[in-house]
Amino acid sequence: MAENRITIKDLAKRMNLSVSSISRALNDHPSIGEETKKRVKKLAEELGYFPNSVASNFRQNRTYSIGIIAPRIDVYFHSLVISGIEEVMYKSGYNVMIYQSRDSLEREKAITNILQNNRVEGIISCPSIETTDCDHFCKFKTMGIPVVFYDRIPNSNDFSKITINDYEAAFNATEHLISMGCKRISHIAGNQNTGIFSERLRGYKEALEKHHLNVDPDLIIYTSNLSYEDGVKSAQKLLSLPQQPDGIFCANDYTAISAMQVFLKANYKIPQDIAVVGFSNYPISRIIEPHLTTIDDRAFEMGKTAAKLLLRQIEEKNALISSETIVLKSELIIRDSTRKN
Amino acid sequence: MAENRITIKDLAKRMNLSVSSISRALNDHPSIGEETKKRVKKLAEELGYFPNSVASNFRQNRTYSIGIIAPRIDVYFHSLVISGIEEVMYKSGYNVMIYQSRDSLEREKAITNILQNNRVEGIISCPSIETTDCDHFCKFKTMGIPVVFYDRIPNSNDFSKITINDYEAAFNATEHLISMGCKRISHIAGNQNTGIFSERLRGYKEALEKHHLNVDPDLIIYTSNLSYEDGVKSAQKLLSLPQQPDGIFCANDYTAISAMQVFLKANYKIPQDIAVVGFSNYPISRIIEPHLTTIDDRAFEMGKTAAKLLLRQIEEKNALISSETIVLKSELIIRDSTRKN
DNA sequence: TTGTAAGCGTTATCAC
DNA sequence: GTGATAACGCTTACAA
Repeated sequence: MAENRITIKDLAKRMNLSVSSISRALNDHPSIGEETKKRVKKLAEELGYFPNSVASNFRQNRTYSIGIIAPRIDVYFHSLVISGIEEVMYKSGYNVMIYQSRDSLEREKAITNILQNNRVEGIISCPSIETTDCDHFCKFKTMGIPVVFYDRIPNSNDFSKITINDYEAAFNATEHLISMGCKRISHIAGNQNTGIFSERLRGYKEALEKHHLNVDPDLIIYTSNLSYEDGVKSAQKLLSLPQQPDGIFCANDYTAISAMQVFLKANYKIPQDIAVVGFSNYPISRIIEPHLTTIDDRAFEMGKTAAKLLLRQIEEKNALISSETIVLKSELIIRDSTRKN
Repeated sequence: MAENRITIKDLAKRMNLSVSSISRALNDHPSIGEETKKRVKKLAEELGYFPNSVASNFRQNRTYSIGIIAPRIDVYFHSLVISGIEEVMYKSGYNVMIYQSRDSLEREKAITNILQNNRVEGIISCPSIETTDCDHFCKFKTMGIPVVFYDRIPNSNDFSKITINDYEAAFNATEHLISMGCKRISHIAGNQNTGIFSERLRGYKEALEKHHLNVDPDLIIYTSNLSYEDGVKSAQKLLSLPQQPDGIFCANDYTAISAMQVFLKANYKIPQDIAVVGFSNYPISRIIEPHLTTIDDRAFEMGKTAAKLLLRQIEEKNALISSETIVLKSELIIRDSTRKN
């Protein structure tokens, strides 16, 4: 165990300088002569000195660390958001500590305590499905530690939030189906306790209303997870109706794809007999046949935006942290699953 | 800014006790009376005290943090590995700091320095595509900081590694195609500078040899990325051969899927005319039609195993760190793309 | 331009 | 059982 723990003290002794001079030399403090700086750095190099960020940060009462709490890392959407966060934080010299709540409120609470004890300077989180109030995040607010929520954002106005224009996206997607000639449009909906999914339902409904189309409750299928299997079941329900829809707007891509497959197997033509729109623009949507029309949810951008907002709030710490909401504009990506020409 | 920075000093003053007693009480040190402990904890609670892990860790010369360096987070395989690592580390009370090399050697080197300065206690990494030697990881070895590599593992014997049995998996996959009656089997290969991909090619070749089938260089298509587009191009090349293959073993799922689509469009029947095997068991493989036979690469397990190995090495720090290689057994998952009955 | 010394919050050592 | 004190490695007034 070649313990290689050279400290500035060691450098100081070797050079007959004080530790403060060494510290200043290494940090390019203006009051140190160029000559001395060079010599100090050279010796540091030779002895294999490397700074102890932990000690330095501790002294300065900083950590240059932020925490992410996501339900899971291995969901493509979250992995993209995290990637965006890492990208921005890396360039700004911050460390990113990562935690999965696995959709457990209890675990989420425990993680907030860990982050508090570890003195992270900010937090980016998509709350767990079980999270109804954000009391366990309030401590950060009162300590001046900024928190930014994304995706599943709480109702509270106390925190900053990044989201996309779910309502508008759903509205546009539904209008797109209408413009393709669809008259009986179904919606496969997500958990209505989650804001983004109720917004998508609302957008769907209001687009129908705007175009004087009947909002038929039989055509709205509620699912809990929006899993692939949920999509299969939903499509089967639609197939068993006395009159089938001629268009489906799905709250995510997985259900859209499984619905497409169910209808294809039942010898429906897509998009001629039934047009399908998904949500998220997962990679699979441009691989599956027919290619799926969907909405790009700007996940990577969301991560970058969240990170930049958080950094700004960390830097402005002396000012009172004001909560801010940023809405990213999603994009309808039209592909063969709705292209009727 | 309601600064809520209660320290054990504050508790000590309030209770007319020494800081050491407070520290001991909070840490359930045996030499403190139950009564005192209770009173200290109660006051701590009341004043909203929470421990400063940074200070505590600093004092103890520990960080309870490990670093991950992955090429990217938003590749499903890596996100699964990271998820597995987080799962194990969380349960063991370690923080996970995450970094993306984005396949840049320069960035990877910079990250190793950051991790060194931040005194992580261990590192798990999948080296960048540009990484040919691991010199920049040697400093950890000499400092007694364990490093575990996964997926793209270096040749060096100085580090611990987790991998799957790529050779065997490829061998079995190819034999599976042979057992289904395939005689002209193609391989869509990955970058041969990467060990896992050259192993997959080797497994393919040796399976053919074992069964006295000709290894036809025309049937081996080398790609750089194994991207979806690479798969399309590779399949087109195969289509243009005077004699087409009747089976393809692909080094990943994306190329397998695009190859399937190319052959389907050319009116080949899968698996009757041509059987296809992928590699990785990405979720899309059981969604795409026909469902893709593939090899599960145990990504989540790989993360958990890497984390457990790392923890063991951290805990054993006083002993000399011995490098260890763990090979996980992959699993051939047979689906309709090869099921000829 | 350089040095002295205090201190960040905690724990470990020794003493009582 | 409890207390005093030093120390972890570094930064930063303040002094010189």
